[in-house]
Amino acid sequence: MAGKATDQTIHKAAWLYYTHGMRQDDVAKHLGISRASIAMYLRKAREKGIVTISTSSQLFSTDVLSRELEDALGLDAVWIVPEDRHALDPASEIPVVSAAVFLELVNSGDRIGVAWGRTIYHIADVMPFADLQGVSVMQLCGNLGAPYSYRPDQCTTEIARRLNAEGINLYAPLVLGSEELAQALRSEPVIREQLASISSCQLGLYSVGSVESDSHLVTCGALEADQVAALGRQGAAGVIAGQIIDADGKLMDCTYNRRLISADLESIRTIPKRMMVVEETSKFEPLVAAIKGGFVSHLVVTSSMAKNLLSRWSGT
Amino acid sequence: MAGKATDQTIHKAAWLYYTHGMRQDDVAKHLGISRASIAMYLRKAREKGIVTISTSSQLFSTDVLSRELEDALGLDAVWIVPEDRHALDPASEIPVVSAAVFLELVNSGDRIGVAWGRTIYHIADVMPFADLQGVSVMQLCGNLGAPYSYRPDQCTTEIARRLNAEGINLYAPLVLGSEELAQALRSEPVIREQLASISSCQLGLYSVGSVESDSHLVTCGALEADQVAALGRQGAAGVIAGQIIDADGKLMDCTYNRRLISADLESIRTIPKRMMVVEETSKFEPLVAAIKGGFVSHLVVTSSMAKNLLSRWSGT
DNA sequence: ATCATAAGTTGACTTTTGTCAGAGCAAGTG
DNA sequence: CACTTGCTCTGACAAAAGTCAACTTATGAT
Repeated sequence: MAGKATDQTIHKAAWLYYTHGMRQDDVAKHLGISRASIAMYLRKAREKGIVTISTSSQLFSTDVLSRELEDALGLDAVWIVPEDRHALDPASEIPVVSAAVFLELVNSGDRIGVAWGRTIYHIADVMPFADLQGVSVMQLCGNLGAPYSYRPDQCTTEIARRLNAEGINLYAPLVLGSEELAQALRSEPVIREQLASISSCQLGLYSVGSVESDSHLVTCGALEADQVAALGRQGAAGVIAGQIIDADGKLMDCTYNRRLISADLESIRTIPKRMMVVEETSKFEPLVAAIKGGFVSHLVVTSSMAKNLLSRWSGT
Repeated sequence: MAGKATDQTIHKAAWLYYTHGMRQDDVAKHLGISRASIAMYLRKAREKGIVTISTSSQLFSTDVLSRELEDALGLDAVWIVPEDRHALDPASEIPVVSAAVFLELVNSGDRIGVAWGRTIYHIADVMPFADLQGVSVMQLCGNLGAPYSYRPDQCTTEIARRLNAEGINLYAPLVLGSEELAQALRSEPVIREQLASISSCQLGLYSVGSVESDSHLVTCGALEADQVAALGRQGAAGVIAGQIIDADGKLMDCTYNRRLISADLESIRTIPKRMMVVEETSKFEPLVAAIKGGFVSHLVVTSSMAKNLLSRWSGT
């Protein structure tokens, strides 16, 4: 008997094994196939999100520090990844925690906005598989060919694939040659509608970029190093969904920002759950700007970053 | 080293094992305890809902029959438990499917109303453990000492325990001796507020009772067999949260109904997700009444019941 | 202080599960 | 039609997980 393993059979195997607690052996007998096949079916079931195994991310939010940060910065929830030597490498732990937190924040039927960057890509890479009903994942900003292949559309697509959700890509470049062209493209119905629908998202996921010469904007070719430096002197503090913000989290008034196709910052602020993830300690100032700008309601950071944030806020 | 196994440690073990995919052996080394303890921690983690393993209940809703029923009866979703001889015993399968479906319908932060009955108790009994944030489970109707110990408060409490949610019990009897007393008790602030808050539930879970001499109302002592028979002659068709409804799903105008402490039927109809579970084929007419009365948006039934429903609706 | 009790821990043992190479089958291709 | 390709199936073995009885450590009562 070597018929094609129908999806139905996989479902049934998963049901008997996980929900009824049967042994693989019994499941095999029940379905009349070999146990080895059952083991394979079960792996597929996990990969397809037919069964979901999720661990509560409470572990990272029970800290006193988390509560203090929430109170001090007025955030809805904070998860802190410890950096003591007994803990795992925070560089790999931050995306894993973020993915778990993200999954807990999603409800079926939600519309989710996802931005782009190395951090987001890392998260997508470790996102558990799930079978969410009626969820759509949309791109918050235009596309950009990136050297390390962290393309905005890839982030969206990969997360959508893992969640078994609909991936909605924004088929436009992030940066255009002139303000006029950007303006024209933004008013294209397809693009306009998509950008407009961002404000109806229930959840947003993004990191914040830094305004240094090693910024993604530079390595991806969106800006030259000297341009970034100049913007920095004018008060640029961070990057949200491709857009440059100042120390107060306001959109900078500069040519570059006007050449972009990306989610309106006001729309992003409208999203009820705005989840921000920061891996690098060097992104402290950009993060402060993002928080001041109201882009953060749920935050995942390292413990050292958390301490820095707290002292900044109690200092001011 | 035999210190108390802190919750923190269990969390950490679960995190390393389930989220990071470590072996029990490695987790044991990482935490400096024996593997046997890890195995025990993991079981506790599952029981406490720190890890949640859930199987998609799609298997039971992919049927053509499900779609047909949804369309014909105007329901949001239908799950059908098959009765062929290759399948498991539907008597034990219905509660298991219902529990899985229920868990999929709950979102964190929800308020849930739960009624009472053998079916609901069976569901509570096989409900998986989960760690839902900010969920409260409340009783839809007053209490009643039941012979098989399916007490309303037990249903609520058990489901709340499994979900790690807050259980809100209604500290009042279901049936009182006189209309006046019932009236008086209903206007007590504590009771009144609780009954009022039912309309703000996002999800309700209940079965429907039959109006036969073997009805729960009789076995629990709420009514005498001849009273039930009399009500039946007057057009009683079913029981929802202790209240007797007629064939159109309207509240019967009878003394018994006025002696009750239970959720207002109008409040129940307000709940967006009204999940109805029916085990016994004999409850066909009560179910029809409940559907006509608008008490059902999500339905779990056996395939034979589904077929009966469909032919009734296409016949009318 | 001492004992009893309950809960946590451990190593050894058993059962269950993951995996792999080889075989078999179906569908698509030149 | 023969051939390739890409699956799934199987049986056997290795690895991992579950279980249990005995032991250890806290806790609380006498």
